[in-house]
Amino acid sequence: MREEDSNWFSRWEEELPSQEELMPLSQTLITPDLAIAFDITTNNNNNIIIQQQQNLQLQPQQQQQSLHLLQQQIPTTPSNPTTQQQQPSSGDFADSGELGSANGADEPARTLKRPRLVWTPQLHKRFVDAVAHLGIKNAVPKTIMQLMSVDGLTRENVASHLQKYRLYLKRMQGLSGGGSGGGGGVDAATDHLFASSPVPPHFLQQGRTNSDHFLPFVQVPALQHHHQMAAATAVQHPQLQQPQYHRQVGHFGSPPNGHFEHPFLSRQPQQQLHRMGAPVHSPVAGYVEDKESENASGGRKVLTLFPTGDD
DNA sequence: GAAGTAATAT
DNA sequence: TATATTACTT
Repeated sequence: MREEDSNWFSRWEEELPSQEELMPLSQTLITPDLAIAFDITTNNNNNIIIQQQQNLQLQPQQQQQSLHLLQQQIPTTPSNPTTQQQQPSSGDFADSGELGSANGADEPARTLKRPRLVWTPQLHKRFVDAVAHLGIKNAVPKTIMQLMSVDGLTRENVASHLQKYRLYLKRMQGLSGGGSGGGGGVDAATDHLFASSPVPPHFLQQGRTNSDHFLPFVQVPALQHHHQMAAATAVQHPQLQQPQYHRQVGHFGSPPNGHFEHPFLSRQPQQQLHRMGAPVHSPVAGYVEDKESENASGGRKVLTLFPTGDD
């Protein structure tokens, strides 16, 4: 089966779009105004970098410690253990811009809650890629997170997603082996995301007791690009909702026959786990905090690490 | 402390 | 609903 795996791997990789084919979606999702308001910097490469004021100052050598930086995106507590509560401030959208800036209470950033992450198909694909590279055996939240190299992604994010993904795989296995009547049970609404990325064959092996063979995750073939994903944040205010913002995972829902392919898959550099190259743009992902306790109705923050822009 | 799982919360 | 968080176990 190793051959199959290998083939599978090389095949899907070939299908990945070239860098030129990737659309600069981020730029269409973040308006200049918003970018300014959030200190978001967008570069030519479709990367969105949130430059929050962090105490972590990037040092020249950071290029070699990206891995470390990734691990300590949320360093140890500041000197204000009591600042758990954010200052009510004006509660205006504008003051989101001063996240961690100005303000005597500076960066409660670490203690703040991150907006919930939206697992876009692209991001999920990256997740799957990472797991595929690591192999069942090594695919644990922490390593997956590192391999994904997504700015702002936390271990918890990955753990939560991984938990659900495993359940999904379990269901897939059950359905493929059992052969029980209805075969259409899998496409539950909750599986749409997972269905958007192919599941590596070896993920579904049932009797995988000792077959925890894993693909050498090191030599990620031709992937030598050097940008890392960055987190973009979108604050969804009841009134500021811009159409583009809140349709993250919105409508893949018109799949003609069930599955959709995304023309632009994230083909980021899976940098070697050993010493991730150092894409790290911002050690601390951008995330907006939620100052006004979210209204049950809508003021929700969403952290999207990947634009879906499927249209 | 990290990870896995289930349950629960938002 | 999707994701986060918590509690508990390993």
